[in-house]
Amino acid sequence: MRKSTRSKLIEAALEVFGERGYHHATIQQIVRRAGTNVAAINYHFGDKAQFYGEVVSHALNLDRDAERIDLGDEPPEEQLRTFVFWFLHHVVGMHKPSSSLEKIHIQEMVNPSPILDTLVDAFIRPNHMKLRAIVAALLPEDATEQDIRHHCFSVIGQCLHYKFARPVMDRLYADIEFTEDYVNALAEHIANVSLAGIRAVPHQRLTAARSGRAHQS
Amino acid sequence: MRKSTRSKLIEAALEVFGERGYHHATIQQIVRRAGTNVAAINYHFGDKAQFYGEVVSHALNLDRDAERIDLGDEPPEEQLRTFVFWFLHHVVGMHKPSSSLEKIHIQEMVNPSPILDTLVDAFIRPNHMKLRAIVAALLPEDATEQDIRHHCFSVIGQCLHYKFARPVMDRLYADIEFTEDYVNALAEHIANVSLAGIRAVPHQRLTAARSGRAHQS
DNA sequence: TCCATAGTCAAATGGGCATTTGAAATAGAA
DNA sequence: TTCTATTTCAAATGCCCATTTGACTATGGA
Repeated sequence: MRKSTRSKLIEAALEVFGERGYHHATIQQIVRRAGTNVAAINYHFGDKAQFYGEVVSHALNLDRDAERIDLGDEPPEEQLRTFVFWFLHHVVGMHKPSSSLEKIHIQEMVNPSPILDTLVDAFIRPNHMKLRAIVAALLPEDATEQDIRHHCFSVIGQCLHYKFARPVMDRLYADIEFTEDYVNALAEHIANVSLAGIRAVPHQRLTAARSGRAHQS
Repeated sequence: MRKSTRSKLIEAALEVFGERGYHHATIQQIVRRAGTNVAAINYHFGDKAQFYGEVVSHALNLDRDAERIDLGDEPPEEQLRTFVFWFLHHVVGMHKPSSSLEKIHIQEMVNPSPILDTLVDAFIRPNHMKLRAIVAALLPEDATEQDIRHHCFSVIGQCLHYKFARPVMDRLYADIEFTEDYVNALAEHIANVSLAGIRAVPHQRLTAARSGRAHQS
């Protein structure tokens, strides 16, 4: 059976929304790529907003069926490395199919729509919790809630930077190329920094009597 | 003397462009805030794009006159802490006046316009080079160009994450509040992680015979 | 006072876009 | 085949916005 117009639209939209974000993606672009016309959106989905909702749901289902990270029963240190490799490749990597959701994720962070709630619940929070468990296992027993969060955010922040700051990086250094090998090296670096940061926590306790540093205004 | 229409427009635009970004800011919003009407943009600046250019130039000049980080002759470790405090406060902080440029900087990273070139040259690169010098001073003599860059990006990435990921963080943890004290604690954390990462470099040398980890597709 | 220039304004113009319409094509059941 | 419900389409509609227009006002020098 031929692909239904409906699913052709969803597939085309997944790409276009991923590339341009909800606001900058036009219905024209989507239907052109799907080989149909603008009225199809209204007929099948109502309006652009509902359409976007269905596209994201579809992407989430795709993702559910697709590969998940398997952290196995390695020691937590190795698990952290695995997680960073996995996440970084999804964020800056060149997987054609599986990265559409990741692209929409990025777009939503920058320019949130009501869909972000769904996305956090179905996609971001589960991954965050996985990372959280790893970090918690690496930190001392008495680490605070905040310590755990902050180390998680340090890991994710370092990874996402290579997505968000690309335009700036390209201007700062003309010679960066995100080959497979380079992304691997980046992941290695990020994992090393993160692990070093986590291991340093007990030591910071000893020197923690640091006097509060006022922001110099 | 009364403020000229021209400068009222620029000030209003600084805020609106900072809040909404170039594309989502409308001329209506700007002229309403400035207390004039749409034709003023054409009269004084030509069109929206040129107007935006002038607004950014103006912000850059403001910044040039304003406070600069003074890193003094502290040891590089302290300089890094100072830099992180300064940068993080500018990015997530609540300075009313000085953060407009920072906001535009963020907007441009996410949605680059031709102005980004100017912004990189006049604002981003100088700050990046300052950080780079600090990082280079902390790393071993024989650190590679890539090592230096990556550690810089780790620092900046961790800071910017608290800007970019705010919508997601608020959904993951309802109780985060970016008070002055909390931002200070964050800066402390980021500086600690970054320093630990940098100090770990010589040690990584010894264990560097790590077999390349293939990305599990 | 008169004139010229600079500056301001409300309203018109026009392009891009989402959405709607109503007619045409298609498919499925009788 | 014929009738009906579903799906597709080209064209129209209407909104939002940047940009332009042409008239009006203020200023400052003769």
